[in-house]
Amino acid sequence: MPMIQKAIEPDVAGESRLEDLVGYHLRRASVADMNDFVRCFRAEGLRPIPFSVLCAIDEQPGTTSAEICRILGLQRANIVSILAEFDERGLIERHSDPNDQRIQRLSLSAEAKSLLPGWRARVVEREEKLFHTLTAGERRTLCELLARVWKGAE
Amino acid sequence: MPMIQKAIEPDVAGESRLEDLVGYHLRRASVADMNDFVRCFRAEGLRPIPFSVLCAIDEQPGTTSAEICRILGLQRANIVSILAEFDERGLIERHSDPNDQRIQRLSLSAEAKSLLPGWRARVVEREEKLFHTLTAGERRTLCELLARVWKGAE
DNA sequence: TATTGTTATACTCTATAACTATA
DNA sequence: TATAGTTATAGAGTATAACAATA
Repeated sequence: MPMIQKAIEPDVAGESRLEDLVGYHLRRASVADMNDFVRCFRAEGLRPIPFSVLCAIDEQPGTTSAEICRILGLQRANIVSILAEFDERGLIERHSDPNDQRIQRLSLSAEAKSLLPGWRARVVEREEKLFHTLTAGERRTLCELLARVWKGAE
Repeated sequence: MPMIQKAIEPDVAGESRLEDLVGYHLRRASVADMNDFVRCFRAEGLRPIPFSVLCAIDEQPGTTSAEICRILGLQRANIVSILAEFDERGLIERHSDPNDQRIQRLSLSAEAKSLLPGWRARVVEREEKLFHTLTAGERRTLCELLARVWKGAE
């Protein structure tokens, strides 16, 4: 009985190429996205992480800094300067909570409320350009797979 | 003729949530992967980017620093300290090219050649754990979509 | 002129430890 | 004890500009 040999050996033991590692492609795609974001919002001085903080405050008005950190996966220490800058620029308001003197309730200022929808629309438009090699369905698939990755890693 | 109303309005104009942005999930997943890598290889002092440099040298023996930067999407300036550290640790060798005095041909040392397969296997094993919420097919799909994203963004 | 390797520099993101004030 | 906001600090990754040597 003759041995049947596989025509193609896609992954020899101990021979994984960089191209086969998910982490490699994650980094490349994430860097591409970050750079694109910065390029697009250079004039506004808006960066990816601060933008996500702004969105989180908008989506959870009256939330706290610690809660946003839990939602976005940031360290409490690292959101301080972001919020301080937004405060200086008049984009957020902080109100102390009468029932708990430790916390500050965060909300967008009127100016931020008027600016954010336009910024969001530009972010969506930007993503459509950056991900032009993917169909709308593939973009949703990508989102869903990525979400399962990081939510499963928490 | 009565108006037919949609039961669900998934994305009102100007109302994109953070959860719908690909970039957000890209960052979360990439950070999760990077942190996991660091945790896994803390003892070896091996970080994700240097690891990818090591792999690139292994996969393209005799290549140059500039060429690796083009392959991995790094700045020429940022690979200098990585190669210097590998040199100090005896993991790479640099040979000047007789035909072009500007360039250095890079290759792995014997020690690196003996260590790398084990490291690679652990990286693969690590990814299998990190991406346990994804089937093997979904992991391949993810890789393929991510590759199209960053290759289309260059 | 263009490329290689390099130095210098700066910025963003992330992580950890520790403090204070409140609960 | 535990939590919220904060300060200080460090490290990794990335980006830009410029230089000398070589092509």
